[in-house]
Amino acid sequence: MTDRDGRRRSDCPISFSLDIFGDRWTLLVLRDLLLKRKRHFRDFAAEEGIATNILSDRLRRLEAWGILRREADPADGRQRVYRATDRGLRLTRILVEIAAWGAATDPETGAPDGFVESFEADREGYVQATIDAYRAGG
Amino acid sequence: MTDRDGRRRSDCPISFSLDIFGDRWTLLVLRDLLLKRKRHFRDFAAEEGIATNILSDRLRRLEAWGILRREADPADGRQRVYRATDRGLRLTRILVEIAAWGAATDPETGAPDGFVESFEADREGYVQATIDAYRAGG
DNA sequence: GCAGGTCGCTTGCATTATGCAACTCATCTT
DNA sequence: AAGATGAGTTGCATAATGCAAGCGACCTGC
Repeated sequence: MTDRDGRRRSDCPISFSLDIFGDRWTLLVLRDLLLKRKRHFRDFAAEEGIATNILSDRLRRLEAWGILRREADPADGRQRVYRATDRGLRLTRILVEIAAWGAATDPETGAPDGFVESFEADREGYVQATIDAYRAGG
Repeated sequence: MTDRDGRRRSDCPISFSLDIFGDRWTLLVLRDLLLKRKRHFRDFAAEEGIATNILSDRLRRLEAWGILRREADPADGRQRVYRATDRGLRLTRILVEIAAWGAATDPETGAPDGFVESFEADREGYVQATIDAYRAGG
């Protein structure tokens, strides 16, 4: 993340990216958003024990960075709906690459059988299909 | 990272990966290792103000995870040489994807002109060339 | 061969972030 | 109207990080 004044640490694009999602939780929130298609606060909160104060903070930051949008749920006034922006959807590729590395590195992870092979056989197709599925699941 | 007992947080491959490099510094160390071709402690330490105690800890963890190797420098007994393993080299793709997202998201970053375009035109070639260059630069 | 510098760390302590449990407040459901 | 539910916030304990200083092994120049 940026320092307390919001200044970036350097002009490196990797450093810039990590100022946004280089922490223990943000990418897990994005995984839930983009890959698991979660959209309500309680769904994110149910994942792997992220504390609600941290989740609240991360969602706020991601909204501030234009990676997701928080909207009122017309069906239920208590609920908010979190949806990825285009900028956020462009993180899909990073997430699946991280998943593929993890699955390839440790076969004990719960990735579906053959995930690494099929992903590596057609990265572009896999990423595009994931993004399309997100957009379709409106 | 894993919890204090070294147990993983879940069986998700993304969570597994983030247990290894999901923190503020590890990916920057890997950027220096894989993309900037740094190999000595002092070179990493010079980057963006990482504290030496943190750097020492991250290098130790990365070695424990089999992502890099620490070897004695035959030319100078004080120095250690840090080199990526094959497992570490497979992180190259993630790093350049993160760089591309950062550069595409914020044009203010110091990425070379045309980096995003040329990378997106031939991801495979770019990644492979980067890995080959690392291996060649023995 | 020894004085001084370099290198790769470690240590101690202040500051910051995270984790946990409890609590609030608006809205929905019956 | 009386719960229940959803989305957070608050307060405090614990853990991670940041900073400055120090330390021992090793090299370099004289």
